[in-house]
Amino acid sequence: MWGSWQGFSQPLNLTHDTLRELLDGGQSFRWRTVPGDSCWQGVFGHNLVQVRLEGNREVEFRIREGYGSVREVEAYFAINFDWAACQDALPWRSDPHLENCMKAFPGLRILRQPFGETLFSFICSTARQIVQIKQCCETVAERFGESLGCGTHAWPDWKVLSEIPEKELRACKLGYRARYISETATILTADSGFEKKLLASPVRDAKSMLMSLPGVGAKVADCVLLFGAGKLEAFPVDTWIKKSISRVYGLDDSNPTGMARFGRIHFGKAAGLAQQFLFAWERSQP
DNA sequence: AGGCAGGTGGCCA
DNA sequence: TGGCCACCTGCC
Repeated sequence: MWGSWQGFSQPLNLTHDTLRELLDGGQSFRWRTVPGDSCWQGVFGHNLVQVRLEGNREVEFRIREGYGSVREVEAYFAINFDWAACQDALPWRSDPHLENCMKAFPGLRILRQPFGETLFSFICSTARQIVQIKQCCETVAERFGESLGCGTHAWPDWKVLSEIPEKELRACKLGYRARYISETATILTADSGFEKKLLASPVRDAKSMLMSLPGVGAKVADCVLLFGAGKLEAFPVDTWIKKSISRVYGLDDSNPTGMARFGRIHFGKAAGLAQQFLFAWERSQP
């Protein structure tokens, strides 16, 4: 049984394009459209949630009874954060391309996803496309995660994953990433304070902590910091951002480190939000 | 039918 | 540091 549809305590007004980009644009890999219902259904933590857009463009959600809470859903959508001020602080006044991107996806924000599953999904993301990343997240959850009803499953935590033979993970379409997942699971299960320590650390230190894990390089670390740890200054440089930055700002696309430095300086403390706008625009180009 | 994909780690100059 | 290549596997 589903709870009733409701709006957020701070209304979230988005276009269909922005909502799609928010839920299915590469921040999270666990949302899908529900065939007859014209809404999105997603899983995070032990929440099973549906989201839809009303005529006035206000986002509404409902929670599967027994599987989630309003508090967690609002935390996930980062409702209690001043996104308007954050957007306004970006250098769009002096950067016409950024301004275009922001106009194309008005209201786009950064989800605040649970740390563990964010790390997991971005370790799975290397050298793959979104469809495949979604598939392996789905498969691992189906096989090892708790059932939440409607055929959905929660992400199994690191402890559960640490006990699964690498071979079985490989069978979940993980490929060579299975070893990374296995080893990371062992490390994080042994170090129960990792997440707490990371959240309390400045970005630079938090990034080093992440990069000490197998399968986590600069790009994956930045994604985890941005989408799963609330560090908005993290600036992931992937192939899309490389394209964008080299074409628009004239930087050498063979130097991702330089691009990350540029991003941090040019876009400021919410560089990660700017990144998301550029990313969304770039991907929407034919 | 094969190359390639939202990278990383390891090795070499 | 900077450049190259193997690594799995499924999709276009």
